Amino acid sequence: MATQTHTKPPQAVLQYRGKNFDASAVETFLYDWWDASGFFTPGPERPGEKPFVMMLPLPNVTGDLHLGHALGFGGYEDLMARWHRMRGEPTLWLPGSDHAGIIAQIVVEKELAKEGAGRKGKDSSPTLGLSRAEFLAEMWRWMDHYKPRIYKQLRMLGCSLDWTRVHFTMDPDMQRRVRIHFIRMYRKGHLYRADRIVHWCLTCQTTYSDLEALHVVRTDQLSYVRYPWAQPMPAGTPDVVVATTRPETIVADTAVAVHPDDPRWKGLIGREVLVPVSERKVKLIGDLAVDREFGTGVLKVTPGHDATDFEIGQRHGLQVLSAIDTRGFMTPAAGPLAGLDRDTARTAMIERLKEKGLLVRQEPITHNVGIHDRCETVDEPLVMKQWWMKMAPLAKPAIEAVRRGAVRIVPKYQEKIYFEWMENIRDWPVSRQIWWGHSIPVWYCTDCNEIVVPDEDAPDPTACPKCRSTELRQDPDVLDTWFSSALWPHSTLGWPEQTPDLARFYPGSVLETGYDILFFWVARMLMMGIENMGDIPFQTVYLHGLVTTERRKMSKSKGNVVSPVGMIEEHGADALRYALVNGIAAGADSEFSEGKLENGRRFVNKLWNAGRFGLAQLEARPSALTGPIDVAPTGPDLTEADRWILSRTEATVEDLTRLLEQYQFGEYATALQQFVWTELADFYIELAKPQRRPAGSLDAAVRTLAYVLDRVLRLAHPSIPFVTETLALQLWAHGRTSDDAPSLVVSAWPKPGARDAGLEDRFGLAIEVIRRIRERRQEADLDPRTKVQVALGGDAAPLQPFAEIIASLTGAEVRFGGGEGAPTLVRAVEVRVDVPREAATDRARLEKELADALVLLEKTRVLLGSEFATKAPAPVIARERAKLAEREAAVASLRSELAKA
RNA sequence: GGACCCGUGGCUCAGCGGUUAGAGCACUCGGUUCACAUCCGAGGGGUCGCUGGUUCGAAUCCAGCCGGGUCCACCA
Repeated sequence: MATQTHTKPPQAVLQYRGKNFDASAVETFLYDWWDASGFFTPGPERPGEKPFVMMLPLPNVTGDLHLGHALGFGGYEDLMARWHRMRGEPTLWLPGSDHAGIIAQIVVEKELAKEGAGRKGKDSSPTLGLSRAEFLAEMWRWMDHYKPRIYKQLRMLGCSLDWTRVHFTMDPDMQRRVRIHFIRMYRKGHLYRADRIVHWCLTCQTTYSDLEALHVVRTDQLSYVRYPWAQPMPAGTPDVVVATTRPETIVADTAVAVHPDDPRWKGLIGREVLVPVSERKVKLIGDLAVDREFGTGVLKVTPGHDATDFEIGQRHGLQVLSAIDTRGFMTPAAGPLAGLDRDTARTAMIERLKEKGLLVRQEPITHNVGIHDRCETVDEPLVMKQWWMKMAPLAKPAIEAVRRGAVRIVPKYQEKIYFEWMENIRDWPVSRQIWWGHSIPVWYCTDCNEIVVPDEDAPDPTACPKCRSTELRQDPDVLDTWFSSALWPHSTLGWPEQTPDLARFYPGSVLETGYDILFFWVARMLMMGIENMGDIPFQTVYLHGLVTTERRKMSKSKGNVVSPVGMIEEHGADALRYALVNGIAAGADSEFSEGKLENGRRFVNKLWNAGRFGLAQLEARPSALTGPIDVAPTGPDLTEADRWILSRTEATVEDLTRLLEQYQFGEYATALQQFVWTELADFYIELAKPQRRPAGSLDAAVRTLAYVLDRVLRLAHPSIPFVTETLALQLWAHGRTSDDAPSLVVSAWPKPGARDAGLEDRFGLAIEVIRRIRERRQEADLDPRTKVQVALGGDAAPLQPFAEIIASLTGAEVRFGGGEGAPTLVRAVEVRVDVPREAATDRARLEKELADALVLLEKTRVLLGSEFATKAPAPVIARERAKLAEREAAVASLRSELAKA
């Protein structure tokens, strides 16, 4: 990357030699160096380039990272960003944080309470004393404290974010963009102001949207209350009895409703009853929303305090009475209950009903109750004037974009959930009655009630354009925090100006986040991106699963949130990042466990030590390196083992590249570990040790090690950047690479080189033979230092070149052909391990092997004798036939041995 | 109430139509401390939730049921 001004790598990293990898010794040095060197900033635009662009799912500014963030940011997103960057794509991963509206306000209010201040004029405030302007000044003061804090945590995770482009949703320029967006949406008629029933939080003193309402199961008293007929009725007319959990709202009833087809009530619809206590006459109406099965089949209709009832009320033109105010106290409209809080009012109402003989009975009921997701206060539905966004027209093209494949959701089944929600989308209440947030660019004229919305980039209005009055009052509300984050993919790049960044980086490539904010954020970004840009904001949505504890989603309210910060400090970011991703399928939830973290730590350490071994060999023979490290070594001095690990390395390059292309990050991590630990460390490094090398091949081992390490470090870097970079810098100090990369961050992702599939297969057979010999030794309970004779017979010719390797790894003397003792079979190879065994035991083992072999042979025979032989695909049949031959040979061999025994 | 996901060895998870179903942890046994206060080697352990169906062939596809989870929803 041409223009980057990288400095020399930190000495502390170059010199770090710990026997066990101590991440804390290198992490901060490396991150600061990467950042300062500009590695995370895309270089200048090149013609024909295909940039990789991702937006960080902006964390709440006052929040702490939790494991879900560690999984998303560190596990998947940084992995993708680093991988694409290494593939040569100019990569922009844009960081930022969300002002988090009500959450941040609550956090800071608590801080201020400690200092003895708070919001003025709100009774719910911890303390009094601050004007709105003073309070906002305090908010900004606290932002200076929280912003570096959350950004520091992102850096700890190793996220390769472009900090030169960091944004905060409340930055002045972002406020301007939000204001322009609001004005445009208003002029287009997408935003409107209306009296509707909304969720109201008595604690937070604000409205909130359906998405922010949670439901919990609770047991309450269900009271059956009789509403006397308002006029004399014929004998035998049933009593009107409603069942309610909220008797205090009876005073705001403006109808009672039954199902229009309910035979019990059919003829009575239109008659009137008396609302208990308030003695008001209301009609019995018929509405389809009524459930005939529930209670008595009669519903009390309270449009002012229940969402269903509000809708019924609208259909029937019912009056809306508000009996509860925004602080939860009964209003004058509540008559005798006026002034009581809602809980006291409930008890009082029950007492009055009892006195009047209208309380029929009470019984416990278990039902769902809505609560505010931020504070868990029980929802108080109220009718209020709010700003709403009309969603259906915006949803349409966003649905279409996914349907026609312009936007792809991974895993695919999440698309169904997306469609389901988008097709039934409801209007979005966007105003909030708090102070911290984007203000609404709307003024109301005190004199003529005109609504004044200024032009884009116009100053705040000072006079009413209609009546010239200067008595203008700005809407005191602020916008839902998701209103600004919905614009994130284009607002951060400069919209509405046609900036170079916007032209170059919009639309983005991938949006990675947890599936739990699909609606909150992803869907809204799609809608606003299409609306404002005329184009989708990203091509792929990758949704990861939840990190659970005891099978449950982590959430603050459950108190089961685990912090990754301590884990990073203790085990290193690499270990954590790797542990979270390893072995987890796309989109699957995963239970966090210490065991995973431990495995991650050990894997990182394993790689570190494999690297240390390689470096030590290189230091011992510095002249061995003749060309660039990353050019595959050749030459007659390469051993079979060298050529094998080289071929396996290329195979691993192929596999891992494919897995990443398919978003199979869990499999990528597992395959990486398999290769590094088993093939590289347990087999190759053992064979690369000088004491095991044939004379004259020591340099070849060094060259091979250096090359394989270089490949592996590149392959592993996207997931475990710190340990790989530490090793790469030290490795590259010994010689150059063909890409001359100053850092793995900006090095080239390997392209697979030539493989020798035949060699891989033959070496694989040798490994199987080695394992069988070890097994026989173990069975025989031999002292490990004892040399044994091993004779390889049958079809052992392919193993000739590996005789030394087999001998070296099993402590055996290997001969071909002949040999004493009964064989054990590995594919078509007869392995005779000459161990002192009694004939009887030996015979028993042969008999068991034969029995097993016969079972397998029979299985294959039956299969090939069935319809399989005519209906299965040819290659599958061919494989089975080959197996048949192998198994027949095995049986024959065992039989002849048994005859001799 | 609806939708979706999951149910595979003691634990955490892969595999999602074709060899004797894999990995890590845990467990048993045997070594080692010469890259790895560790590591190496070997082993035991699974009727792939249940019941049907489709198929030459099902852990894998379909249906129903049971259990767990998540989301959506106006049952008072």
